Amino acid sequence: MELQCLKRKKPSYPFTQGAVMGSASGSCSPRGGVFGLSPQAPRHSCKRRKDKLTRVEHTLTPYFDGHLWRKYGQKVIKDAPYPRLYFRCSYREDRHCLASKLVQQVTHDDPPLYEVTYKHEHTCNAAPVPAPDIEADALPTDTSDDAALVLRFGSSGDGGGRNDHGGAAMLLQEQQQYYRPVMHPSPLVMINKFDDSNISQLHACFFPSSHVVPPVVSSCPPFPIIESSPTPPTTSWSPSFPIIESSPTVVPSTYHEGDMFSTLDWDSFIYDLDDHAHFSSENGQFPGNAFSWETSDGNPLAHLRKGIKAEGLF
DNA sequence: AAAATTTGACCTTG
DNA sequence: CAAGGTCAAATTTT
Repeated sequence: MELQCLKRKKPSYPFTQGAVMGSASGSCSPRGGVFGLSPQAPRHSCKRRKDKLTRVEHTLTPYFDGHLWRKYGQKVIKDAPYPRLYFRCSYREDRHCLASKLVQQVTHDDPPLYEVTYKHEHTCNAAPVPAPDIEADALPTDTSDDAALVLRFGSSGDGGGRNDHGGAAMLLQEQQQYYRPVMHPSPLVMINKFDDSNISQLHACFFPSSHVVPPVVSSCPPFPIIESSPTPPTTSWSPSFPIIESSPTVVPSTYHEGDMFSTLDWDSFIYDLDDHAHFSSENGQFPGNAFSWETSDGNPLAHLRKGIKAEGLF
């Protein structure tokens, strides 16, 4: 941004709570759904109370706590290496919800640790969006220019069974704004297609493995969902990359902790992305023309062919 | 066009 | 007065 507001009206204080322009739609469900990647328990959770209405957590996933937030400010804090970000509930006006939170990065680890200070409980009755149990979701009915495909290799969350198509897009949105994914093999990948003029591109978001906490039980549709999707309308995105090989392996619809990888045979699941995917990564291109995923014990998970690089998003 | 974010100004607190 | 918190116009994104 080049131009700054040089002059502004003197606001009438005390503040009139709000006038934040445009709130989230009045729809009952939080739009899309913020990904709560591990809402069960923030890693390194360390709670302390400042007062009844405040609690502090330390987490790796400060933006995905199951609620929808609207950023309203950012401030450089004296002697702090990172700015403090101010958020309030997106339903502040709609539902007079006073919940707010402060997010401040506290370490520059990889991934970094954040301190999140919550103030007030949510009174918006917006159900917290469960963990990213975005199942493989090709959004076949999405007629917008954007479409997202989430390939869900593992499972996570509370098994709420949501199938919120907005969620995938939301995820990317959140991702783009907040995440600096590290390039670890991870059981979750999201491929998003968008139109950049006439050029279609695919973006993939790779989640730090540490962000994907093996869940309890979660349901997953058989993979690949692309194949089971009804014929997409021509106006929407159909995967432009053909599945040139796909294992007919029966994939269980329910995974249990500990077996979610071993039950899948991703080695035979190959996409041909040759002419369609342009990924970039701060780490550079993956060696060779293939990108494969492995579980921590070396078993193949997924195999994406041909010059795919992971999109680190920044 | 509408929604969301950015960012300096302005306010409160100590 | 300094530091932190919030506002809201401008800007960006969808």
